[in-house]
Amino acid sequence: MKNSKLYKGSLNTIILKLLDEKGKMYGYEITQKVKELTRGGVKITEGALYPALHKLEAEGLLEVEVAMVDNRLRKYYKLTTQGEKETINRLAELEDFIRSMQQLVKPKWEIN
Amino acid sequence: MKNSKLYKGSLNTIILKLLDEKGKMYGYEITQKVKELTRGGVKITEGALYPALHKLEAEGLLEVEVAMVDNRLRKYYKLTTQGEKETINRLAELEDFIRSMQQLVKPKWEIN
DNA sequence: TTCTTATGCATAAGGAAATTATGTATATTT
DNA sequence: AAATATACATAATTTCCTTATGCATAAGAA
Repeated sequence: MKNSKLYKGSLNTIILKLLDEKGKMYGYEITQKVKELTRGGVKITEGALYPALHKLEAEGLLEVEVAMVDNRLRKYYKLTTQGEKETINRLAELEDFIRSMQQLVKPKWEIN
Repeated sequence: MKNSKLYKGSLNTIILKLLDEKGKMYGYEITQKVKELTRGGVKITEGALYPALHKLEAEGLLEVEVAMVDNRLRKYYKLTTQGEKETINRLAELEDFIRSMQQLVKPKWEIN
């Protein structure tokens, strides 16, 4: 991820969330989708993404399907059954985290 | 920070934000305030907090004032002029980050 | 009265997760 | 022809956190 310094720790959950919605995606597609959704605010680096995908696969949360498109390699990832369950938990955790962060940055004069 | 795995990278900004509001705070007070604001969701560990405070001080963003209260040491930190400026920037960055995260976790069926 | 918890600071060792820097290769745009 | 986009991958490094430990006083519980 570029130009951010923040972010850390939630990449895995974001990957799971996107796969849960799209069904299957390949690495490069994920980087583009994140860039699009955040209007360029979040840029996932390959150095972060690919190891993360491999780790999630090793944990049994993702499964991979290789394809050739336009003479270029693509590795489509999708959630396993276990991955679907984990996505629910991790997403809830991330949402809690976001709520906490909002509480912390909220100006004090704001009405609760 | 305990029970979280997320969070990383925003501790400094949170410290700056709290000091900007409170004027001055000491370390232990910051941990309690964060716990309170997030209803226990975010627990800052001393191992993260004190080095962060020292680093912000070394960077010239904080200045310290030592006090003895009830025969116990307290180190009150407050923003320097430079610290106040930096707080504005870092807070804006953190708010952008939070907005980005919200975009990413937002369910697709939600109306934009 | 002793043990635990709370208050208050600090640092060292270790690990997780990112960034940065490379590397390979094809396709497309300038 | 060169640069950019597409598509994967990994090694070295850095950043930032957790865990563990240490010291010290005060207050509350057993």
